[in-house]
Amino acid sequence: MQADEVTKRRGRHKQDNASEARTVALPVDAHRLIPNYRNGDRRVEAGRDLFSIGFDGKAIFNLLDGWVAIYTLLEDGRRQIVQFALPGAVLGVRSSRSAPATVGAQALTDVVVSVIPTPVLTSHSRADPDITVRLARSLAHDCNLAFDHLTSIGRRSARERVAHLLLELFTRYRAQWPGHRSEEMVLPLTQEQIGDATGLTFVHVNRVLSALRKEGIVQFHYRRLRIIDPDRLIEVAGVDPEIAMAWLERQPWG
Amino acid sequence: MQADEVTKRRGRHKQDNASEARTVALPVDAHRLIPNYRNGDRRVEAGRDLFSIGFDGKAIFNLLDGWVAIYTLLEDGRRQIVQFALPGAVLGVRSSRSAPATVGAQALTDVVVSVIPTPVLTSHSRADPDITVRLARSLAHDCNLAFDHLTSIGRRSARERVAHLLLELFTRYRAQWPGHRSEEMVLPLTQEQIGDATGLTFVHVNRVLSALRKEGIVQFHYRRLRIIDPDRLIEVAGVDPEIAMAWLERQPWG
DNA sequence: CGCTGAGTTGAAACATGTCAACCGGTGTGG
DNA sequence: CCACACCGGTTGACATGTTTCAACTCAGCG
Repeated sequence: MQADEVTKRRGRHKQDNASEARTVALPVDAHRLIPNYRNGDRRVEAGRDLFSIGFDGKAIFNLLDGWVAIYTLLEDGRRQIVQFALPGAVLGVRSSRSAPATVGAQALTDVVVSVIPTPVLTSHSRADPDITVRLARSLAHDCNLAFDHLTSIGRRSARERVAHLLLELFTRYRAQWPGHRSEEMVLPLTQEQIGDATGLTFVHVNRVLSALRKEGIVQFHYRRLRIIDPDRLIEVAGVDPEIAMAWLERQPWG
Repeated sequence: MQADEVTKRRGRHKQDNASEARTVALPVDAHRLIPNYRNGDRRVEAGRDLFSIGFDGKAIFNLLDGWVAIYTLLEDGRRQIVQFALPGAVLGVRSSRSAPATVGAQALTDVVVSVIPTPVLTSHSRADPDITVRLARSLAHDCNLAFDHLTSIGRRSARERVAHLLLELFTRYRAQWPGHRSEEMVLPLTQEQIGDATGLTFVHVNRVLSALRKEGIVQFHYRRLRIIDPDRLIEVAGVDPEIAMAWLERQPWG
């Protein structure tokens, strides 16, 4: 099984750096919010935070390569992943200049990010108003994704939730790397992170995944996701097949 | 008590039109995204949709007065309220021009809304780039609210969830109508709608509310919410008291 | 005057969480 | 080079929170 190959090659329990994925990715520049601004480019290694809860620096983050999880924490340590960001996403936008971030952003793979100080953003948008429009579009997209997740967590069963999440991540991945037409991908998540995103415990996520595997719908082992039966996955996820198809067309915003 | 007056006057189980709230509201113009554009002003009566799922008209909606619920539906009728919008909110913004709305917007009270056709929006923003900035800010705010709800639904118990929702709505209400310094307000929701927002059944919402009432924390009866013990509510909601205070300072964005 | 919509309550069913033991692989320190 | 700890995953038995189903209240309305 290929999962084990990968595992052996680069260490099963170290964070993958997803260089494999990167080789087929669109060039980093394609995802820039501000076309020629490269001064803020920064590399963040897997597992580190791009920014943490409470961050109040005057900058936003434009993800150029890699996967990032946006999360919140409760005092007692409960954690919720509210969004998975892909290249092109704009992170750390706060609604008021002064308010500190209520979410953190953790790199799931090694990541390339453009850090854009607020003054740079405002000066560039004066010259190119399209920047703000793109920013708004990206925010609208994030909102819609968040609304999707809300319905999922609020109204779907555990089984539906994880099916829905896998389907979403798979289609977003495909939209990003259109070359990849196979039903297999590197999904740099642990079962615990899937639980944090779906509002479940990792134990229960495990049971659901085992069931889906036994039923021949999907396999997910050690960061490798394989869609065996896309139609049944769509059905279990409870998505209108037409909408599921539309997902494959979506703009690669975040 | 005013609730009963209102109740008697206009029928207890008919949708309130919240004219009472409106009398102390800031003038409608204060909430306009485009300062002097009044052509799109429209009135929508309680219970009707401003727009429904699948709406693909080329316009966005700027809520000027009243309460609106943004919701999604699953095929089998399960419903999730993903957001409550207050005056100032900008609704129906889609990330791609062509994509139909995946959410609907239902008026919870009689509502005044400015319908802004996309061409109007774009032409005005060319003249006044601030419009797009305000739009982006509003979207960022909606995102943050959605993230809050996500953590609530994903990681909190039923009790915490409804406490959190009541607290949120109360603080947002206060931010809107700063005159109202009492711990009482008209909250134009049924227990079923609270359930749809928190991912619970109305039966369970009822039990939770009864418990909170018996413990002398809040009362919620027939659209009148009364915070008896704010501190314990904050505690039950599991919000950092400092953050709860900060909420009272927040911009009145939606 | 019966109907409807919102709310209330109880008993039983069920989905998910909790706790605990265990596996296999990897990296680390002796 | 081995022993060990650690991390992610797997499984079972049991506990519990929430849902489901059902019956019943109350007020207003046609």
